[in-house]
Amino acid sequence: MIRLGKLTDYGLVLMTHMAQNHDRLLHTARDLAVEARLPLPTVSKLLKELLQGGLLVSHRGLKGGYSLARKPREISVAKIIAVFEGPIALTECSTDISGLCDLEPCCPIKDNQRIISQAVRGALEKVMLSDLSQPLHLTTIRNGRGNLVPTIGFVSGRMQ
Amino acid sequence: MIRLGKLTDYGLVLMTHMAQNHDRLLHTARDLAVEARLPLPTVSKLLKELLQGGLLVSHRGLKGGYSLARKPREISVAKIIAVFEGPIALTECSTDISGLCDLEPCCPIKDNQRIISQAVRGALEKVMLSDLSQPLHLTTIRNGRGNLVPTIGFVSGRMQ
DNA sequence: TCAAAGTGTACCAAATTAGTACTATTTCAA
DNA sequence: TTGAAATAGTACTAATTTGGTACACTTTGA
Repeated sequence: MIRLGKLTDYGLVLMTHMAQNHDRLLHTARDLAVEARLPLPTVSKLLKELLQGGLLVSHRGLKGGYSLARKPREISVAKIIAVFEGPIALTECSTDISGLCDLEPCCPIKDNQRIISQAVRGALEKVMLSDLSQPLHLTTIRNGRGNLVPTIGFVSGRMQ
Repeated sequence: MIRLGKLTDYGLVLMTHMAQNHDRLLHTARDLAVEARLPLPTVSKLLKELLQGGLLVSHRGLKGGYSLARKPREISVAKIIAVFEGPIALTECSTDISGLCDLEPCCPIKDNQRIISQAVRGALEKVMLSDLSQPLHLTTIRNGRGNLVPTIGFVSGRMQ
């Protein structure tokens, strides 16, 4: 399994929840913790990171809380994941930071690792928060206009 | 960073190396260790797993060794990764094994997690070992016929 | 029959991650 | 003006996962 941290998953849950209830102006950490059935300290920590990542805006003090910085359809899953996991790449080789891999000077597949990572990144940048917030019980693919369309059965390997 | 284990990365290196030299009939663990600059016990372990995954065939005894079970263009990166990481999914929720997540009974985004994982899986199934074995120094995208074509500059988010 | 190769199991150490506790700061409203 | 409710920041601990190694066994060809 390509690993996504538990916390990242929780983050997606929180963001989805806020997108589903974005009529509510502010969400407190306490409310979100209850609604998402997660421990408050954890939720608090997650919201903080999402704030620092620019995906949320906060209002401090009494009657404070968090809200989405942009519309759900303008926030990609890739962005949310990047907040918790850093730039999307499958190995250190594929980031722009060098010197992390012993094999680097003569690594035979460095350039190709970038291609792989780019493929994954591209896929995740196409799925928006708005796609997650309206539960789809059918498999979906994205059509030529960039919209998700429900599909019966199994989605093919090729996304277009 | 979406995490791919070091061992998986090494596995990709080994497979790539074998693809690049598939004129040689057999590769011993010892030779591969030297050529890939990795410790022998590790290489041994990796080859064993690739064998069990059906990606290699082995010949035991003196003059033994490993070779690719199929042609490089018939082995996807997704398959190689799956050997080491299990079925490609970003969270446990997106696999077919249930009961792994506390939120499961009422998880608000379970179905959508599957969509995300499917997008990633689709992207990785499109990159074949043969694409990795011929070093490409330009960014590439896959064209309508399913071949990788070199591209100057940055590949767009959309792969087709 | 011996040496060189793969096969299988088990284990340890290191790194990462998840989770919690505690304190400081901000803001509204009584 | 003061207290309560909320966010913001830091630091620590425990648990899990991962990487790596060791060792005994099996197979096979010269």
